[in-house]
Amino acid sequence: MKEDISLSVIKRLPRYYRFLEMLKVNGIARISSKELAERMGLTASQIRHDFNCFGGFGQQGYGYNVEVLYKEIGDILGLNDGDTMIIVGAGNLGRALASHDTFEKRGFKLVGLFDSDEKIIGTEINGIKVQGADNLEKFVRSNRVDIAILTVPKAAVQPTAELLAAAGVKGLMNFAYTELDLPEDIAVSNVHLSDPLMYLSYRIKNK
Amino acid sequence: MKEDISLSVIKRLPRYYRFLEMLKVNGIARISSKELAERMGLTASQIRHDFNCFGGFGQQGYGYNVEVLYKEIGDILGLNDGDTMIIVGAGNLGRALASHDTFEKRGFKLVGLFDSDEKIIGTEINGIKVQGADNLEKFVRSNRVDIAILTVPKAAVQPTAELLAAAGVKGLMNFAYTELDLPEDIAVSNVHLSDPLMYLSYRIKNK
DNA sequence: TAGATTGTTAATCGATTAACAATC
DNA sequence: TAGATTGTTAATCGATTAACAATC
Repeated sequence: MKEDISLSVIKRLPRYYRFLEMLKVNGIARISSKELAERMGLTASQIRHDFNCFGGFGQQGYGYNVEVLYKEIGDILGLNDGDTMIIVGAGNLGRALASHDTFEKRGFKLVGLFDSDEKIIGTEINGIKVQGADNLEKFVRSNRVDIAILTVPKAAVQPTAELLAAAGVKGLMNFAYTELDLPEDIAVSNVHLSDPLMYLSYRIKNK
Repeated sequence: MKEDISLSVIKRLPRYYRFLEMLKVNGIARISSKELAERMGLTASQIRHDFNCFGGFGQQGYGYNVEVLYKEIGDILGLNDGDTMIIVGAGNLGRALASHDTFEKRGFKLVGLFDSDEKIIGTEINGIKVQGADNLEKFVRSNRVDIAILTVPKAAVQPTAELLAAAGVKGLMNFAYTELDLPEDIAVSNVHLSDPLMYLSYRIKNK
């Protein structure tokens, strides 16, 4: 595998993965870069270029085997590593995400739910009991949690993130409208749900 | 305003907007491109370049007035147009989004909630009653709904989107793992919640 | 073998950065 | 006026696309 895969390529991988899954479900065994390009609205050239960042998965004159390619991209993304995940903040959004079954389908295993509200602690969502925030650090350490989804109030985000980072979490998915300041070996994805809405607003105004 | 603002520039606008809001809240009245760049992790050059796509909001020797710039970017994004919004699909995620108060803060007014489940219809979330899916088309037409958030099951997405488009909705925020095929004057934002998780997984694997 | 389609290099295009004159 | 910082053009960098030889 080449060093220094560009961010643009990496960001396209999940979308490739979804399309290949769809093809697989529809029983399509092989596909050429040309046809995949048409379906995805990309160029065949870009697709071949992208895949070749990770090595040649295709075969001249034939195209790509859907099953193989799907598996390969999953491996590249690390979806077969059995990453464990917790959700910190069991409010409306946290609870909705806990019931979101796509995460598990993609190989992320939800192992814990945390909140600091006494009324929520002890309730069960999707078979998992909500624990108090005071258990958080110990739980993360002893269970070697890989990823934490942060759905806590804005003010709690930075301290919670620091605690999680110190306890050994490797990646954070942050839903609050703050950008985190953390050691750079912690991977962070900020999900700002208003952003796509603002983008729509712009498009509506300027069409 | 220039024609053809590039997508890269537009996609940065919501983030500028959030940072300016933060500065405003913190009582900062003016800022130079240099300082904003440091805070945001961009280059000063890019910031000035971006803002100048829409006209000069700054003043030589002084910088940018935070309040003015904030207002301007809000206007560019169309956040002051009073866009109305409905949520179609009042499951876990739909209900969580209905209670998400940032949307309203950004100028999006939630006016309706819809579902097809008899058990959910009639319940109230955030002061809004869930209506049956059979009211959807009529409601959209008579209330001139601008934006619809789609949190319906995968199989229902495409037909629902078509119905909404025909009824005059201008923008769709789609949370299902399908990409929509619609007339191109309808703006669409696909929100794939697993994508940031897959990205984290990649980063964790390849750090 | 002939046809198809990849892998890969080179050409193009667009986005970011640097530089500096304009000007507050 | 002097200093600071924008607005804007030109230079650079990176990403996408085109082209074609390699090969299944």
